[in-house]
Amino acid sequence: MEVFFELIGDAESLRTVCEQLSKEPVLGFDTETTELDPYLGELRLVQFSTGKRSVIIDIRRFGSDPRANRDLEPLRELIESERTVKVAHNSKFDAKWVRHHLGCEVGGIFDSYLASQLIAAGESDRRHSLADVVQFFIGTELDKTQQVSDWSADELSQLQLEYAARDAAILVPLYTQLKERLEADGLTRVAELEFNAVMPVTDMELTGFYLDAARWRENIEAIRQERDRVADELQEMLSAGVSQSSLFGRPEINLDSQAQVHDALSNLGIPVPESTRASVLEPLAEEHPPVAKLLEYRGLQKSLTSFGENFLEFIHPKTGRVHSDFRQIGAPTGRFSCSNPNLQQIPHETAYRRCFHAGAGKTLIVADYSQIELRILAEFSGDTNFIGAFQSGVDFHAAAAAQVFNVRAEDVSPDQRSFAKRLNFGVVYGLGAARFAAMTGLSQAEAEGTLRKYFATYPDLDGYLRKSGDSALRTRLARTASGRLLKLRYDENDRAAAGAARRFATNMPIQGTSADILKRALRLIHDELRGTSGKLVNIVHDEIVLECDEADSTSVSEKLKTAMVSAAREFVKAVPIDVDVAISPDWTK
DNA sequence: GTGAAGGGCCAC
DNA sequence: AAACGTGGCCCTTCAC
Repeated sequence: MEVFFELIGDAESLRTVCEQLSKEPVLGFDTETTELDPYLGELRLVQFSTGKRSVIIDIRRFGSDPRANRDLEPLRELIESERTVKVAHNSKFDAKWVRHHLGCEVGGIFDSYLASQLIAAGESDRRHSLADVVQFFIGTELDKTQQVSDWSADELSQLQLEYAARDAAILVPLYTQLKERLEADGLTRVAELEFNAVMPVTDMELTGFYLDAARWRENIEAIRQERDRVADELQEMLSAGVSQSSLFGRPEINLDSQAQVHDALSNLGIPVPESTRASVLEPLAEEHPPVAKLLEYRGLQKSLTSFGENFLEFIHPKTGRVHSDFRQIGAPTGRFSCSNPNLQQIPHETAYRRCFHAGAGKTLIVADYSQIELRILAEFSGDTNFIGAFQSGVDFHAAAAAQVFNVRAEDVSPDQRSFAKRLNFGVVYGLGAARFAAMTGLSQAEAEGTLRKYFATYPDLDGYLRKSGDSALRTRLARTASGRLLKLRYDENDRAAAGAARRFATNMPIQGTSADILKRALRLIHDELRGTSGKLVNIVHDEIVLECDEADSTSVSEKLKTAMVSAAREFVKAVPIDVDVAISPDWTK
């Protein structure tokens, strides 16, 4: 296919072409860069295409500091304009470069990567690279060989420029196809929600989260010493079951090998089940000291390997901060996932969390939704008693315990509250009696009885969960409040698979609506933070962390709370929403 | 040496 | 007969 393009490298033609392009309703939008990291590389090209006409802007021709170059103002206006839809594939990438190197936001985002993920609706075998999406929705091959070519050469080759133009041009027909499919599948609202969340996520990744390396190292050192001591004691205990085979002390067992540890424990006469995971070992720990020691070792070792020295490698040499990768549709439910490093799995202990703190003169605002998934479940079920437990305004689990066990709120025993709490969390996931018995120590019959009592207290909750599961299995579809879609695939002859599919499909609308709410909140707070010192630094499913000037902490925290409550209100009408906000020097509460 | 699978465990 | 949902990262093991 022959590709036509205009190469723009001077102020006058840039002004002219931007004025013409700004009249277009839809433009393909792409960038070429010399690196993958916007803090390390150069934004070389910005491309637009109407599908017929493609324009390549060579940013290098506008000097080494494009942020400061007034000649690029028409370009910034075009990029920021909400009137012209910008179709980009994984727009977060382009938005980061534009944000950092041109100093503007991208307005009117339509992201073909996110759109393709929404349409795939959880079908995991679908791929979402631009080439894959083009192949699937248009049916043509896209040559990506130039993607990794050298974009730092002063004279770009004809091949490179054609590639750059073609990548932008293909996005327009792709947009037509994707838009049609989004509408046909009832995904317009959720698509809007996703596209509006791209800029907040872009800014959050660029800002990064400050991690105090010195504090982190102190923590590691203390744990390492503890780990070495415990490992030694454990080796000693395990070798008691083995005949002395060497003059040089006991044979070493690899404590990280399940197989070796399993054998060693068996040799000591400890009846270890096939699995050696913590939940099956815990009941044995009291009677058998080596098992207790193993669990202690595992905890320390996990800390050291997942949250040890390696974590510090993620501190960026230029910014001194950690810039994780947030995948906006990381799970089929619509939840984010996070990697390199995963800031959504930092242990709760203060020792870790206090290493993430605000810079000098700054403070963190840490806000999270209280019981958001249970409130969503209450909303969906419409169950009067369940909603009533939230409306009572007191401790929810205690209120539920009072209802389930039919006692006055002030007479709820700690045990009753604990049962209610575990049931409340469990029902969201489709908890069964066997599992409930295992985690509480109740007999199977007692567990069944308690579950029955629970659902008798909340008959409409019971009804909702059954109906929701039935309908999902029948239609093989589930949706969240924003319309996010999940296609279920399972073998109906496989009972276990069908059971898992039911639990997944019942949980998805709840977990997914929580994700919808968070994404809506991200957009609202992003808009509210313009012109303030506030910046997003982290999100963890139902939690948002901001950093701002100490002087602004009160006003920013109020903005955050308002945004989060408003976002939830768009989806949850009948149940009160509660957001806990803390102003804190570090990521503790 | 590299990569996938499986076990294990951190978060919500 | 019966496994409570979603992720990422680490390690060992095993195949290539």
